[in-house]
Amino acid sequence: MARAVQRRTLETRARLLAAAESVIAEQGFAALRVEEVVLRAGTAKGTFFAHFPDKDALVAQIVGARFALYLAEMAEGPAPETVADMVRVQMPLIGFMTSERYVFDVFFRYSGAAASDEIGPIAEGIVTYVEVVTDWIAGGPFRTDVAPDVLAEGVLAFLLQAMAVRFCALHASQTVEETFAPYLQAWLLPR
Amino acid sequence: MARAVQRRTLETRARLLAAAESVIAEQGFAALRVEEVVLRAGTAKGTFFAHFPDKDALVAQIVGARFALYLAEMAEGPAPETVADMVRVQMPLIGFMTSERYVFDVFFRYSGAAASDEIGPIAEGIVTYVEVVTDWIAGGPFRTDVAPDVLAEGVLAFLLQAMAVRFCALHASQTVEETFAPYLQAWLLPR
DNA sequence: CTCCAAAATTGACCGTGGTCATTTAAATGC
DNA sequence: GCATTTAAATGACCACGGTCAATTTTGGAG
Repeated sequence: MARAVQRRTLETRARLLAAAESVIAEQGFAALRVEEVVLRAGTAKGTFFAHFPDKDALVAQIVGARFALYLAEMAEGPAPETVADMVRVQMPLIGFMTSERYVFDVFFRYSGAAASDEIGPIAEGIVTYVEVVTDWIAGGPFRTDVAPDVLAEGVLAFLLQAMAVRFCALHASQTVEETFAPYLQAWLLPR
Repeated sequence: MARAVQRRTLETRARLLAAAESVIAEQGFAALRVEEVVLRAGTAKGTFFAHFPDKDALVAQIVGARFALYLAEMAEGPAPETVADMVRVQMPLIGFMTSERYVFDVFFRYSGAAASDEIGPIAEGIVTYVEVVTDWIAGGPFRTDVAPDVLAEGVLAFLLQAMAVRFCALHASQTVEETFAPYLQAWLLPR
């Protein structure tokens, strides 16, 4: 039968995560190198890949954890009653998602996870995001001809769209919220 | 003063593109290797990077060319009058975009280009896509409380969303069009 | 035709993510 | 305690995208 996970395993994993966090804090996600992580963690490179299937899995772990924090914030606060409010309460999350192109790409890759059996920290976060927004919409003064969860997935689509514009438009004068809000207005409160 | 481009340059570039096309035809985009391309083209690796800034630029060239073909098809045909039609006329394009995860990612990366100064074959295609859809919407029986070009960018957002679901949902029973159509209905013809 | 400067090409080399046979450490049975 | 077996760790190695100083080719200028 399978033996219990050793304490050593958990310690090594924690060291790798802490090392990665420290690199990210100093240099950002884009500059993260597996070599640097194992150096700081004091392990061999092979050990890294015994704990994470690939580099992306480590990043997903860290990004997913932060994602969950922003989502908890959003879920705990009062449900937004207007489109402007809905954008406002998402600003911390948007700020994080757009802090680096690399971080945004991580989200983008899982953006279809809301309606899937995909697993992993980011996919879970996406599912939670849709649930949170669904609750907002269901309880708010928004259109009722479309199911709240469908509307919520649409909100996600527009969020990603607005952030994509930010990264594609080099000299963009528009901020993410300036792009996001009109879409939400048209999506949630059609005349 | 700058000399004219040599014929040799154009020939080499054409050989590289042809070599890449043949690899893709045989093994798909994901399996494309620069080594294999230069081998088939009969050039050195360095030559490849003298012609394309990186591997992605080559892929963008090829993907962009096919993208343009589908867009021309869409632009030439009659404008769709219903949501179902609008989905139907986009099916060839959707088929190509979802033929490989790798291809989809290429589009995704430029999906914000519609409102940007980004250049390159894919970005141009995205801009054209939005223009084509804008014309459809402006001339069709769709909502008028939102500007056609804003609606068109929303259509793009939903298209990407629907395709993302396809790639994230492993056992998805829903096809892209089944996901796409309800969004378009709610977006273009709110009750 | 000869020579020269710009353009094109070359391939050895590098950085980085990822693999795997081997070695070391820990848990289990006696 | 000792032997055995399973988990964990190791680091040399590979694949592949990308770089660059050196070399070859090309198209004029004289």
